[in-house]
Amino acid sequence: MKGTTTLKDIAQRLGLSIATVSRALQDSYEIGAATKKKVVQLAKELNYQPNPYASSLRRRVSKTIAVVLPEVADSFFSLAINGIESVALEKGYHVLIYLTHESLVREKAILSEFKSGRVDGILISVSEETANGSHIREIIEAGVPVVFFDRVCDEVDASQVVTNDYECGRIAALHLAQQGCKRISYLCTSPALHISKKRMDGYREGLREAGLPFRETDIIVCGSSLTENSRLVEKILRKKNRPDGFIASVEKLTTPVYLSCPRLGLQIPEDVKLLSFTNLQAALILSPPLSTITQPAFEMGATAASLLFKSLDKKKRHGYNERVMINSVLIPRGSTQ
Amino acid sequence: MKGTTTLKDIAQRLGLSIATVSRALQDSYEIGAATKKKVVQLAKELNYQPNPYASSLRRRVSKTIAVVLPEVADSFFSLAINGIESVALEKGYHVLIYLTHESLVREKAILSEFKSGRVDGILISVSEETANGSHIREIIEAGVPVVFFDRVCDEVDASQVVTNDYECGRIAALHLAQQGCKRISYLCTSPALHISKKRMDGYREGLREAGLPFRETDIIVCGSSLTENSRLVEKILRKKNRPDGFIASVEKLTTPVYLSCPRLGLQIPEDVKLLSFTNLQAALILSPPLSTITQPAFEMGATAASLLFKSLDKKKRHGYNERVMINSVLIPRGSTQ
DNA sequence: CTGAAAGCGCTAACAA
DNA sequence: TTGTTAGCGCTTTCAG
Repeated sequence: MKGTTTLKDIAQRLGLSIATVSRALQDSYEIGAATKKKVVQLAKELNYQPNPYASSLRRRVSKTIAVVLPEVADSFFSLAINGIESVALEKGYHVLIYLTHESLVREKAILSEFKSGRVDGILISVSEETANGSHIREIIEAGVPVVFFDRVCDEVDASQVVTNDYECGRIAALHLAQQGCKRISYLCTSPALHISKKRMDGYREGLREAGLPFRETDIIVCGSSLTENSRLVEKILRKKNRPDGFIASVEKLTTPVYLSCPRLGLQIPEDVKLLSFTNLQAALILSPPLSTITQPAFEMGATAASLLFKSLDKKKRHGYNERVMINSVLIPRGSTQ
Repeated sequence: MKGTTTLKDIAQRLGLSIATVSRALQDSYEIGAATKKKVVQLAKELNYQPNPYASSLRRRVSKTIAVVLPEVADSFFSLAINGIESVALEKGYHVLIYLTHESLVREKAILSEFKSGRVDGILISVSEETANGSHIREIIEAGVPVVFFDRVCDEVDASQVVTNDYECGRIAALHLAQQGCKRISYLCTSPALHISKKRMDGYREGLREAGLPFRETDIIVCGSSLTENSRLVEKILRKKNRPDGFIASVEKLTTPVYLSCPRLGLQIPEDVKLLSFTNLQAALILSPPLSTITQPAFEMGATAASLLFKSLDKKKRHGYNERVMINSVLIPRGSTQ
């Protein structure tokens, strides 16, 4: 942004007005073919790049979207980013990325900035602390379309892309029951989270259908550190009425189970079975290979972005929105026999 | 960006000039405490958010940086993004993310856009196709500071943050040799890549020090699909002079080895040892647990960002740059006995 | 087909 | 301490 060439430079060099140059570069129909060619050529020669901020200011659009995520910790969000980026690129949009680190305060701070017109739309997966969506509604009311993906805020009227969390919770429980589990424990990090609740509800329903009792104490709320979580899992496995099956509702809760079992002389899947929500390729090479519920992470990201662009195109903003569900799949492997 | 309040609105409501309001909000020393208070309060009330693009246009800075990555595929880049974001946030900068998908054409297209002033600085990890850095040099000459991280382009004079790839390649070979390997194969995806070459050079040196011969045929260039790579590894393991040790210079090349060995009745680490460059937590729970060379991904991202902000602060742009190396660590586990 | 002119919202000289 | 004015680079009426 130093010796940058501007429209003015081109205009002067060619003895044209700035307006003409601008129009020529936009391939406006009302410009002579001859001048158009001249302009385009000189622009290329001088390596002209329009100043995006001047243009945004004038046009009142930024050609930029924001992606607001809790973290880029697990494989789900990594893949989702790829999906989002691929469609943004295609549409000629730029992608700003923000991490909330699961903090509502941060999420609010980030979103409040968007009333300024920095972005034309927002993709968000809410933090675990986000219970009410007033800060999100505010943004929508300010005219910036929002699309939720994965972690939604149901009370807010906006487009969303989710996966069948309830159904997967149910399937998970049923699958384990079918494999002979009598006591299935559910590992999660933040039970308040919408998707976590869905999965848990599904899990309860699955237990019911399988004729197994639900016990409050089988819901294990884990923390963030690996050692902490391992200790927790070991404690449970030492009980006399220990579970014989685990559902890890979050990728990172897989590790503590694989770590704890051998320490206590327990075998997977003979003594303890495990089924995890994860997209890790490494599931294949764990031993035994990990049974997973794999989310369509890339597709969810891409679909969310498409939905956002749809509402940007149509300027339908207020009112029109879509709710899409893309199914996850259960892939049974050795960890559930 | 509809009913957005502007400086003008505040000025009118308060009977002040726009300039005064602007200065008051910037806490300028030349504004009376009384008016300052009035202005700030009304701004808060009206939920005023300055238009960033107007401000960028005028000030000629965007408070935005670009992060250009090959992909968000492996754990390294995920962690690096977290590192970058954390320091950008602290400095009040916004982060645009771009993926090259290992394509030089894309990388060029992305970078050429940055001559327009969209970003104040760039963090980049180059694509595997990037051999010469002319497109990057162009950007730097246009006055936009660039910091390389991990995958650098040595011929370009810019700040960079790398890890000790050469040394790690060497250590890797020595470690395997020490554990008894006689024939160590090196798995990589793109041998042209700078860091890949460094690691490979280190590997050769390691072999030499260990008194093992280097064989061109022990360098295995893999592709991107898992099945393809597994077939490749199996083919090698079927040879009569098969390797008894592998170095996976890329995270995703771990899987084919873990997959192929049991298929051929080979045991890790008894028959085949494996050491991988990876940051995956799952290394802990593979069986046997995977020996790794773990890169300081978060720190590298954070350091690169710090370096960038340093050159932004000091406007030292041209000329002043720093080269930082942060060491990776070898963590021996079961896969190398 | 082309040009003149206004203005997007903000900042920063220069006045007062 | 505050206001006036010019202008960042671009788009877009409105004239010609």
